[in-house]
Amino acid sequence: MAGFQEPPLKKPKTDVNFVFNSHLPVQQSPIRGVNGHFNNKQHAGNFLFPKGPATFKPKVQGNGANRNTKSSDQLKILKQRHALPIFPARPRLLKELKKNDVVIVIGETGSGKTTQIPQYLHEERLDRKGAICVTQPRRVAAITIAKRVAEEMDTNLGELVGYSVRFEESVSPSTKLKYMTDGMLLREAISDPLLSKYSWVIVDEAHERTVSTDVLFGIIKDAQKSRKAFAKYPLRVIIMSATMDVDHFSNYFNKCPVLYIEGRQHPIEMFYAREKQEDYVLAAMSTVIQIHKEAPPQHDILVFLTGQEEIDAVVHNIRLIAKDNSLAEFPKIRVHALYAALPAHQQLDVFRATAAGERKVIISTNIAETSITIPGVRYVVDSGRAKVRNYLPGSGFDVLKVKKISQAQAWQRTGRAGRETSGFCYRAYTLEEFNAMAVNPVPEILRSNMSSVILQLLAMGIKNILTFDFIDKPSTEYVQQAVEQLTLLDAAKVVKSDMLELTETGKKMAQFPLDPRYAKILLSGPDYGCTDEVLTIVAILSSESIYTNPSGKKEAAVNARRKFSSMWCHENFLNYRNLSYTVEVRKQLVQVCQRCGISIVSCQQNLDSVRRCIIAGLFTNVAELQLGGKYLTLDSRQEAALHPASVLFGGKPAYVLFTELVHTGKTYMHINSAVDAQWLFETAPEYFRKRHIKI
DNA sequence: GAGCACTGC
Repeated sequence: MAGFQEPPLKKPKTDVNFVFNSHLPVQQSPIRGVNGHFNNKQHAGNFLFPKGPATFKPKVQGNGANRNTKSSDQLKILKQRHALPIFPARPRLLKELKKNDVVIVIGETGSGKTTQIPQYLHEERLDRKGAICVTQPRRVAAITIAKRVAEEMDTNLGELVGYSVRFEESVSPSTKLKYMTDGMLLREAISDPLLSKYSWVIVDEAHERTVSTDVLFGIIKDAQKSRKAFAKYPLRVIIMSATMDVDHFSNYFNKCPVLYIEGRQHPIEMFYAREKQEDYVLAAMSTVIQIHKEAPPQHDILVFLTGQEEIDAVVHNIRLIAKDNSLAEFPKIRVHALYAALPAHQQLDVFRATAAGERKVIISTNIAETSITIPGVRYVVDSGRAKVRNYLPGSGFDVLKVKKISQAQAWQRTGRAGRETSGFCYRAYTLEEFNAMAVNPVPEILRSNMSSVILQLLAMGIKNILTFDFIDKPSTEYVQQAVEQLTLLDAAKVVKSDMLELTETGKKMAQFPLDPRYAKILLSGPDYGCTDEVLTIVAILSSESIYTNPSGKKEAAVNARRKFSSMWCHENFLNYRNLSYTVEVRKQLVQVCQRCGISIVSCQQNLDSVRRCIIAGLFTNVAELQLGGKYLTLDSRQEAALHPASVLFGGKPAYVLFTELVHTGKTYMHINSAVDAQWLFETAPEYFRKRHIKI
């Protein structure tokens, strides 16, 4: 089997091309953008090689908070900064950034664009009139990058460099570089649509196309225009992304320039299965064992699989295999499972350093792809079933399917080889399969319920949703459905053709970080005297599951939950992390209630009030029992069954309310409550008048 | 009698 030579001790030298306005064919194998589309177009471009780095010294240092103790560390950091692929491009980059209102920067993970560009802007004092905001799709990323940049600038976190994510903020009036989640910036835009605090907004990981980034694009364009119109200082914008088809982005931003930063610090050697694999789990396991037999100890292996159950099974099996005599001569194996639902202490286990003569094998969901980075991993095995993106620094891999190990010549090697390689990726599917994989997946915003987005846009003063400048326009049908829902909830009203306006209720609803239907439930709390109770319910509904489902203990968990007694909470399979998060959500909702003047009252165990209050937000989610014993939803008249996990399962209430429909084997109603027909009428008379419910 | 994972305010 090819390519199991020991990775080099020598640090790879980075080759850097900085290219202006050209599409660069960066690699010999097709490049796949994170969203799975190719960008291997060949264009003749202007290759602009920078003249040479090394002379630049930052004009502006940090506040020297730790100067006495850290000076040698600071030197080391400066060296590292200068070694980044982006560094030689600094002068040209700044020139273009000064010249253009919008610039797209394409760079691989590890190029340094996220940590360096904001610092370059600050060093040049281009943030004199307002702070630099850098958005990230994920909380952890915003926090960890801010910490790193604060360290590089030798300043305390929360001073010159800060971050802002939900429930956690570290900023001060002196903060100039602010890392935040894209959702957080959208929240800010409700009270300040011009984003007037900022002179620069940098949208990072734009290729991920989250709903928030897509909406931000439109907001940013609007803000740029308005700031021009009001003769305020301009808003400068940088869109940063991994390799992708940039034409769509560039066209959207008025044919703005595209800058490419090439050069990976840690090249990855790729292997593809030579033959199609029937059983990807088996293929992944056998690959692990094969690597294990050939790689030096302490070179750890990370395996991507799909789900918890599968992962637990593979962990179990590898532990069994590891005890086999035939492996006695090889390093000792330590196997870890890693997925989001795992208790925190078990997740932390993964970070324990590998001891001499030992090897760590981590079997993970794609959580290890973006949210958790494990040091020491030299080998990645990609089963092709988990959605894998940039795990090893500088790699650009994707969805795949792995290969049976037994044949030594079973791998096809692509990409750069040899000396510079700092990691290996084994893909359990063939190059042909890789090439055939989904191109251009549909952006999330085109698949989502639009009611939250529209409520937010209306709160920012955007009245015509149909003409809002989305980079990809959601279908008129989806927009209309959402508008209808907001109208039914009394959040918005049509003022004239296609023009909408928020009602007083809607203005309050927009303040809540919730689905509009849940916000409406809270607003109705005082009417039913049960704000206190619905706050708890809505907090739970809008958080991740507070339950745990350990494999092998399924039945015990189900039985424990059925008891529903005062003892129930104690050691009964509750997910501590999510439960704590839910408590935080509830606190935040209480604060928003107080700000909106919603009185927090309790109904003292009067559960009928609670159920009636829930109807106020979820009246479109009701199903009616039919003569044959099946349920039909009243909104879209589709057949739906009570989910077996529901406490109502087995019973036959005439009307049931649900939080969502889940289409699996059948259509199931999730999280139910029995409701009275009379209540439905009283709560939403216009809606139910048309629906002929029997009282 | 079920059954994917992850992310955000």
